[in-house]
Amino acid sequence: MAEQDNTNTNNGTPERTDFIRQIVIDDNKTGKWDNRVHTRFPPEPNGYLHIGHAKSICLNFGIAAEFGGKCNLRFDDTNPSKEEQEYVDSIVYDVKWLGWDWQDRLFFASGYFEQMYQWALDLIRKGAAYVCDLNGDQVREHRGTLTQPGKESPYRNRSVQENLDLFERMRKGEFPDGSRTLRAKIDMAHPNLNMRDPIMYRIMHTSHHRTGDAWCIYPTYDWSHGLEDSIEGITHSICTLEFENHRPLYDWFLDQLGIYHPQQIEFARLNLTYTVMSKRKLLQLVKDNFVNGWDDPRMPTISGMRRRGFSPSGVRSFAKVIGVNKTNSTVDVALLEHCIREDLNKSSPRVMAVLKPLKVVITNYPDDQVEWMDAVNNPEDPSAGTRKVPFSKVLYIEQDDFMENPPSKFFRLSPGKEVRLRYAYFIKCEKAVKDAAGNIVELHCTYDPATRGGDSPDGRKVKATLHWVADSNALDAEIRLYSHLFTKENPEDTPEGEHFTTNLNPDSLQVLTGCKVEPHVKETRALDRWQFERMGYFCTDSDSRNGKLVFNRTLTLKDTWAKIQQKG
RNA sequence: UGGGGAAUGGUGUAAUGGUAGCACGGAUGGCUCUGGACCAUCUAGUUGGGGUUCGAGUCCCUAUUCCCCAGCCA
Repeated sequence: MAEQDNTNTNNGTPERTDFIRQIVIDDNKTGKWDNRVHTRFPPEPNGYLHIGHAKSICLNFGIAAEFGGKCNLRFDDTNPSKEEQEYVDSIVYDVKWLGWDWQDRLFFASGYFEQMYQWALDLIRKGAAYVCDLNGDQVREHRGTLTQPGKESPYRNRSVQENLDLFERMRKGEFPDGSRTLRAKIDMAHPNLNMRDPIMYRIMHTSHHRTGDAWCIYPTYDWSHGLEDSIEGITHSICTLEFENHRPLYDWFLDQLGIYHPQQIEFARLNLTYTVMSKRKLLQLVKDNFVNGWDDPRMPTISGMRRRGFSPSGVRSFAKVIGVNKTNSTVDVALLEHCIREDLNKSSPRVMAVLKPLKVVITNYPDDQVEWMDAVNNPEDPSAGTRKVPFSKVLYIEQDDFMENPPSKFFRLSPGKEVRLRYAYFIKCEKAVKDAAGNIVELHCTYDPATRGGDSPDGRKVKATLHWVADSNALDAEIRLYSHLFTKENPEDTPEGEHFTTNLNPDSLQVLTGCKVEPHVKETRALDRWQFERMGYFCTDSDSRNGKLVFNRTLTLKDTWAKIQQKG
């Protein structure tokens, strides 16, 4: 794996106990599972993983790690019409990137199709399942409503022999799609609609990304999921809240079969402010080109966060801090950003880059001289060492770091004022040079040679320290600035009849060109993470080429000055 | 109006009948060669109404609000 920081230290005892970990602790106390703890993460390969999946992944793999158990990666690939190998590959990559290891336990529901078929035969022989000739519309009509019981299918009481024969012929491919199903015989008047003779198999003459054309009947989620868990010896089958209504069915199938019976436990899925989380909506953002693919750095997908520059350990720390419960909630994206900043602050090498350059000429500095100044790579981590940064007569500072007529709280450069250039010299602004239109195009400054390295021997203080890049050896770069994809905390909050896409933030991507970066990053490769001092955390983009560097802004630093400005 | 769930500061989450705590956010101050980081202080909460108890966020009753379910999706 390319990531060096993807090992997690999530083993030993749990640091916090949510209600699920409490169940595991209690089970270990009573010996319910012979002190085994075995979970699984069971994605359907029909889309890319997102931050909500990361919560589930960290929960399942985290619990296994903390309790000395195991966690399987299992693809729930029971519907070939929606699933693709591309998604399988991306999911495998993403879970690994997050830092988790399933060892040799990579499984596919499709690997169990024959066993599931045999168990279906068992239920038919017991008189607990039957082949139904109703079509989709008819099944719906027979199901009844929330308040009214359903009607029994006219095919409900076929003989075992006839059912066996018909089911075998379903498998052989004698019937067209949708013409017949295998159904569990439970109770058409059950108050839980899931128990009204649910479908176990449907006919689909569709190639499967793993089993090809071996099957033309495919098991439904309700029928297959508990079987998959049972086969793998799962102890705690953790899923999201919407499956709570399905638990009676999960239990019913396993009880009817009399096989090993894991415990299903449901928790609330993650919602985040300023983004959407449903696979359907994310797919639409991609398909309708509102973003540039699944890994667009504005997407809440794991691949998007990776490209944006989020670290696996930062995402894991977020998963830990949000906790787990059964309450529907929406986490403030600021909490995610906090976790990422906290992690990046410790790990990111610092470097200087000027996003919006303003040319500065140091009038009293020798014309062709270049000095290499010592700079600290990471003040949070002495082992990161130091580097040399070139200083020359012509250099660049941030346009925002100069004001001709500054307000009192502006500490940076203005005419007649003195500031420090980080790791270099104190400079004083003598003159702002303007073009015909009155725009400031360059600054003439003088430096104090006695302040070399950044300190004044006479004890003179300066209010601000600016980052800068010398014209000599400077690298040109494109820098992409990102902000929230939506303008509203809740993108679903739309006027009557309008779509969530009307809340898309038109300024979520801003591309800057002609940015200047110090030569230290010349050899940078995609996914390298940096802190550009005073500007934020950045990540080298995969579009980056030698000679044409591209960086994504992961997050800004906390910006006190911006707050002061906002207050007016 | 059937069934299944859930309600603790602005947000997320603890407290397992015994001082309502932590984190984010916000505010204020300190420090600083990043207006970063760090440190300190402050801010603000048990959905409503009854009841049991020496004592209730927790137990009981009741009301209210929100979420999920009528795919041959998962």
